[in-house]
Amino acid sequence: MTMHVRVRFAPSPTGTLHIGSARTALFNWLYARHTQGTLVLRIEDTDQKRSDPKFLDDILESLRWLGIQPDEGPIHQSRRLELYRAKAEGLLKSGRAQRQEGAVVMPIEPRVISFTDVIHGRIDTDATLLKDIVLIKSDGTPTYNFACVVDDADMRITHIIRGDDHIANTPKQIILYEALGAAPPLFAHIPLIVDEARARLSKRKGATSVLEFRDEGFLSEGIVNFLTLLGWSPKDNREIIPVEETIRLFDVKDVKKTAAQFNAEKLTWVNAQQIKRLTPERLLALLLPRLQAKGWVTAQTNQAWLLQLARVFQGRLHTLAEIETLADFCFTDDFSYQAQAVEKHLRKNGTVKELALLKERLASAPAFDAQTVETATRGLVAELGKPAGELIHPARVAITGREVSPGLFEVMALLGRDKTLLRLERAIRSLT
RNA sequence: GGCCCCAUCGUCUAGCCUGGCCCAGGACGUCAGGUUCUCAGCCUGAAGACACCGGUUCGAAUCCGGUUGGGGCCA
Repeated sequence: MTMHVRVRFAPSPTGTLHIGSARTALFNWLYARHTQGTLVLRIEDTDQKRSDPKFLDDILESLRWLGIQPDEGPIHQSRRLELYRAKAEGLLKSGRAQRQEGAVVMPIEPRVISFTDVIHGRIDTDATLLKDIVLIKSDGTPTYNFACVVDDADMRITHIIRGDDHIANTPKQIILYEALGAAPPLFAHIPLIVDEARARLSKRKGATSVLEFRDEGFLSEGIVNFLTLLGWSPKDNREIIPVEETIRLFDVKDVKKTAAQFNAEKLTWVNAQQIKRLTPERLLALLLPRLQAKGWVTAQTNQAWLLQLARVFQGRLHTLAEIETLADFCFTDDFSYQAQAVEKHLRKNGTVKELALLKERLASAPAFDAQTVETATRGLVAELGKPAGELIHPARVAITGREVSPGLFEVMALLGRDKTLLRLERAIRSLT
């Protein structure tokens, strides 16, 4: 008979959900799922001045988007003030605590406080170095440490998985557990994520909040996979891991002790890998809001065609947002031609004539799938006796306006015969 | 400043507990080559680390001590 694991994630709604906090939430969730335990979401909003409902919304939405579903909660500390006062009152009555200038304070006896951290091992603290513990402030609100311990005891939390910036709080909290007559849970202090300068991850460089990453086109799978690899590893050199597999393998005790640096390039790579693993249907569903926002897609847009588009771009996207800059020519004829591309590939002797020949071939091609179009084009290339690129590159510029695009034949097939011929014609006319 | 935590390629990590299989493996990034119509992708290869000093041991990335460096909490 093993103990039923109960863990909690306890954010303060004083800011958006930070990527570092998201990782703490993720590790709690992974451990809960791994052990078939329970994840409690607790909102630490006793500081009414700094708490804001809009941040609570952000946190809830971030967790939902990441797929981190709490089993219980959210439970708001601000609605439990009576409980903290009652517990403090009890400590006052038993003589463990005393009133000082309106606050309730608990003195600390000189001794050594020890606990065994799941990740760090045994940590001893000389309690004479600690100051008396304030339980209830003079304004009647509980301190962080007191509310936290009262709740963790009340909610029967068995494992506290949190950032290792809380190590210093732990001895005080252990004293509080004892005073409250509760057994302390197990503590697992996970290292913080730091930024490129090895400092605490800050807002300065790029995105730090979960929803910002979402808006920049990262998949929740990408963020989760990347965060999973920060401080934990499956030990078999795998990098791209489905979350179900992580749940199967994850154990907090395997989390590394060292702070991990956030690395945007690796995140981008992981994200691209996750995009490649999406079904085209799912990729399209994720792309759709962006395409709609651009005004490129309406309810009338052909679904099969959109699916084809998703397939064409799937292997090239690092983020969903890239579709906005890569695919404009697929949705509108009103795209701009890159001057440099025109100069390099279209303004050459013979180009007009060759494009005209290509147009004829494509007009009479028996079908317009990528295969057929390629056969027709290469047939012409062979007759002209030139390197394939000398026809393909000008055609690409004529059709997409740019030097870089997905494979030309895929693009032609995607656009269809009419548009392809029209754009070739347009280029020919502008050159003569 | 006091106390605490940490220390493997530029970065994420495997190995460390249970010393020899490690002149240290993988991944991102970088560089070179290959593949394709461009780019991306994919494939191959290269450079690249056990912070330092001492101890224990036949033998240390692995154990112990110190130093240095980074981070955290409190002030």
